Amino acid sequence: MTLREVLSGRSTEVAPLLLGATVAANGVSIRLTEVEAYEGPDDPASHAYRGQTARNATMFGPAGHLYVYFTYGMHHCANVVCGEVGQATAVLLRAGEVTAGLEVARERRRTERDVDLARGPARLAQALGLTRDFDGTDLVTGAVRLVLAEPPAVFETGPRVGVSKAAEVPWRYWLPGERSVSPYRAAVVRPRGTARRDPRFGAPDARL
DNA sequence: ATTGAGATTTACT
DNA sequence: GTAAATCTCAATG
Repeated sequence: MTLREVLSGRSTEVAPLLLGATVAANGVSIRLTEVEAYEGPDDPASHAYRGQTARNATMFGPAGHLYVYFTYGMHHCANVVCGEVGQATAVLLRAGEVTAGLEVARERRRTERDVDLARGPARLAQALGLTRDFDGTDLVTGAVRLVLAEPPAVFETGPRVGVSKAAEVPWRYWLPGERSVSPYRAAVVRPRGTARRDPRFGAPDARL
């Protein structure tokens, strides 16, 4: 079974098969320990929920390509596109351990502990040197490669991280016992930092 | 260990 | 204007 055939399923089917697999780009290889499934227009937490835009166009394309998005004004995150054309189902690469190119990864990440090099989706993307320039990369022939491993004998699932919509579906998948698995964070109800506040008047945020 | 603010794009109301 | 598939740093328990 080829990589493309494996990836032609829905993200919820493909996600556990990516655990233990290796992504390689720009001189760094990472063994995946944690991923999340995002479905198409019916998944309210998916970028595809409100249809195709310039940003998420790759998600609507063929399986086996990389969808890289920019968010929070500073972070990149990477997904493996699955399913059929137009289905817009993809798997977010949440965390992993660096298995090659340790020196390069350390240079990009500037962190104390090696276990933090790719612990979290934006950290993983940074360790691999991924930006929007890599959006749409073919994972079979391109500058970013995906190599599958034996599917894990055991894995665990739970709610997706930072997602407030569809919080009941356990579409986060990880390898138990791996130190590189990112800590679970429930979605922030009211992100601060963008709300305009005047310190001269009363409590910072009365809506709590 | 946990909490909170800041960084500041993309997309929607 | 507000929220988001996030991370870092500083302050606090």
